[in-house]
Amino acid sequence: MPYRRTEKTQARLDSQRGEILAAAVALLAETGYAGCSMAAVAARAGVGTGSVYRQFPSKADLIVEVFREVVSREIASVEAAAAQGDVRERVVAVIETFAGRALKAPRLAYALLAEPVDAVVEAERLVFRRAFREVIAKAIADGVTRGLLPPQDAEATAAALVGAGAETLVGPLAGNGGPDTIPNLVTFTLRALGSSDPGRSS
Amino acid sequence: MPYRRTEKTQARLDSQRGEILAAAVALLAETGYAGCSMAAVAARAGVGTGSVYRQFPSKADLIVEVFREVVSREIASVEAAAAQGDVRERVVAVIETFAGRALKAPRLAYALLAEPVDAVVEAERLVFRRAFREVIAKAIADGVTRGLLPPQDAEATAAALVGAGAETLVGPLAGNGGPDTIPNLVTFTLRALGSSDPGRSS
DNA sequence: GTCTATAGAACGATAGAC
DNA sequence: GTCTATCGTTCTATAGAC
Repeated sequence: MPYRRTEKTQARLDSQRGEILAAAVALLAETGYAGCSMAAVAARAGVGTGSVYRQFPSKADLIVEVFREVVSREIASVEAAAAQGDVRERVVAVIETFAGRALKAPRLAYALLAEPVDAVVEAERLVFRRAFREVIAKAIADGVTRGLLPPQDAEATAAALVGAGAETLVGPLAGNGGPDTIPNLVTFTLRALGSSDPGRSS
Repeated sequence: MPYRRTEKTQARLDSQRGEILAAAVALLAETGYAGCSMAAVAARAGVGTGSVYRQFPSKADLIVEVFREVVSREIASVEAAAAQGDVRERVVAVIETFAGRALKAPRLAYALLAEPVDAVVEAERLVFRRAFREVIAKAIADGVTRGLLPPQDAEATAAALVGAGAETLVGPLAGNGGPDTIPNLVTFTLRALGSSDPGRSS
């Protein structure tokens, strides 16, 4: 009788895959890509390196999946933040969520935004930024339609805001994130949108 | 009598170094890092690969020097653009110069801003962006002092503007740089500065 | 009994220390 | 320039599912 993978076995494999991913995510958040050696991931997940390779054909595949996993969390947070309120509130919520999370988990944010990675992961980075851009562009387009913002190319403004956020945060992530980092970014954003009242952080 | 490098020999070596650098710069502008193999650079410069290695200990050293060479040109252009006029004019000139040059030499701009490179060159990229930031921050600080701009952290705003510019341009560099790319960016910038009149591109 | 999944050693490449 | 440590990856022996 030929061997047939049973449902139970399949479930165990699936859960093992999840554990490996979780271990890799944790390592990424703690030590960046440097700490994500296959051996370290395997050890953290409590499996052998061979088992990691059963689930992921190569390290690049594993890392790309880890990246997607973490990014989808970030996108989800930001989308939730953008769900309600007027244009200003939505955009401010997006910025504060994005930046707040980054400053709370600087090592992870650095890995997502700026740490040198190979070209495959770099491509995922573009997807990441594009997703953020879309969330912001939607809010802006909405604001323009309702006459709350001056006419503008929503995609272009959104792209610029994503770049501004990333650039602003990379410095602080390396060390000193002054307490004004986020308020500064929010003020900048509101002005850039052409929102009539830039608002104050106090 | 020991061998002594004559002045003439030294001069020839220096000029050869310049030719190799020029060849590498040209290749970088045409084909990015991919085209910058040591062999291709040597061929373009009309020397043997051995001569390239005589001048540069490793490919990384060569590339870093090429990067610095190109970047210093960009910085110089931008500094020249920022030399005169009021705050608005200066900042607009910086953005238009930066973006205009990028759109005219997209392959090179992509290599400078976004193409995946190894960590050593990535470090140079930070230097590059920091230099841009300083030029802009100076103009902003000046504007704030003169009361032409609302109070703000000039460094933070400048960082955000550099990020906005880079992000805005990376998309177009990959393909379609619409004719509105630069005006959009200028409008965005002026609004973000809090300049009372955002200005129009028409 | 047959075949699979697993752990971990072994291998070649490469980067960093000295 | 040499050497060592470490990395990603492959291989193999074993335990266990079928």
